[in-house]
Amino acid sequence: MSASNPLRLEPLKAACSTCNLRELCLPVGMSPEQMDRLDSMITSRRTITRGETLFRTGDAFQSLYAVRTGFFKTSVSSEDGRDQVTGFQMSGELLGLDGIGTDRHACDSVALEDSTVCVIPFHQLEDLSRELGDLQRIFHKIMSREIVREHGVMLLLGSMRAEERLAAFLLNLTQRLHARGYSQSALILRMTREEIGSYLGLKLETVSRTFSKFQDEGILEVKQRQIRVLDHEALQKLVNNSAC
Amino acid sequence: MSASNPLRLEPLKAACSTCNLRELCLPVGMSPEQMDRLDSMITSRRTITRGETLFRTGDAFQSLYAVRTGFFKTSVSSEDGRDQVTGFQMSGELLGLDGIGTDRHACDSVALEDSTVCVIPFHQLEDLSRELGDLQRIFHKIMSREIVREHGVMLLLGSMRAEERLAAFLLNLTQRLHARGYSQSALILRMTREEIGSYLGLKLETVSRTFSKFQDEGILEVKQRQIRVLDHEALQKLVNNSAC
DNA sequence: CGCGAGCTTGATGCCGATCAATGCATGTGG
DNA sequence: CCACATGCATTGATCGGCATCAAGCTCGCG
Repeated sequence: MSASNPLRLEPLKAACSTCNLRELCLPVGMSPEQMDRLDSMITSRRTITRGETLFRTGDAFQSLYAVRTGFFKTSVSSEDGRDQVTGFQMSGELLGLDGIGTDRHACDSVALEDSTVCVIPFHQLEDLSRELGDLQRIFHKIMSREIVREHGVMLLLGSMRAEERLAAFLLNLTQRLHARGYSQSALILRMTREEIGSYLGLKLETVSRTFSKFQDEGILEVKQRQIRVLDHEALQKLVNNSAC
Repeated sequence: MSASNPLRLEPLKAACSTCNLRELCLPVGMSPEQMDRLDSMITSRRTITRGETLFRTGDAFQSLYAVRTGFFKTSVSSEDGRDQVTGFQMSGELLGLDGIGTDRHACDSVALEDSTVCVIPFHQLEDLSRELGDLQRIFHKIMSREIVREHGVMLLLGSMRAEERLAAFLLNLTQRLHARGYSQSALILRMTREEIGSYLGLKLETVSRTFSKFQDEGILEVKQRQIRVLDHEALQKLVNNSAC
């Protein structure tokens, strides 16, 4: 509990200083004073119900969004209509970095469950990060890590086979959920087989078959979207030892 | 020619203000005074001969590098040794953004021909960009565009077929070369079929066959690494109209 | 001149796509 | 409350694109 004046508490307002995601999100490692400055910048939240978009390709870019609760996917589509899921975002992760380059969003962001985000006006973030070197550094690290994450996805899409892809995907999900206090072994998928397939460069039938295969082999227990990881090692081996 | 004191000219030193890449590289749109500040930060160049690495995965991250002359590839590799080319960089493009997140480089960067780069000490860049809002903005845009570029590669790897991938690759290359004053239709590949294949998620034989197919169809003229684009439209159609 | 790295081309096989049918869970209106 | 619709998932049968294996070819270079 912080010792700040209770009169200043505004329950519906974003507040990094009291947010329980502050170890994951933008303010990692900032001092209390610095966080106050952040708080004064992040003055609004937005609620997005399942299936709605946070932003779309072509929308004017104004703000970044930090996921507070819920779950999102981002996707890009080619002229002819096919689309590619480029990522899944959960609490504490940042959305909208794609818009900085051209002042227009370059992908769609859709809520996969009812969600709330903190709105981070980007020009204010830039202004503030000119003052606060720590904030600047954190922001740069977040962007860089996004680039590195995408390198990993490129490796996956370019050189792994279906089982390896799904194993890598599940390990990544469980690891991120675990960092948020959830079980390492049980998870509920927020996305359809088709969305998983799009992300992994596979068709939904292949995703489904691979889930079934993992279940037959005793690696997973699969009940629709409820997944239990029974053999973490086996998944790990699939990802690393992919020569076999 | 600038009117600055000739005594201060150091031919072997980097100088954004006189660099003929200044419309492509970091200093896009900066004022002369701002460029002077950049010049004083970018004090060294480095020469990398063909086949040598500029940096490797795990190297301590200190600097970004702007390609001045030459051609690079970046690649990541999985534990089991397979690797994935994540990009090809030509003059005016920035290398090293992957290192910011963890203070260690997260990919290898190899020169595909004898090359020179400007060394941009990253902490100095951060310091300077806290002073110069324009520099800050440009840097953020460059990182964001890299993220968006990788979205495009994910789309390519996740949903395109071999011909579409190669067409997209060639169009991207010719477009970037054209922006540098080269022909729209004639180009010399700096990379092997295997490196193209790695980037596109294909085997070198498939790349070779697809080149041959394009030649048979009158879309390209292929003589080893010398390529001439005969039917730009056809390539474009392959990328967009990929339903066919 | 002969060697080797890189490229081309052919023959074959396999992984995942495609097509198709069924199953299962949720929700809605009669 | 049940009947039915709807969206999503599973499973099977078949097909096709690309990988793989293998053999020659080209060109630059010592």
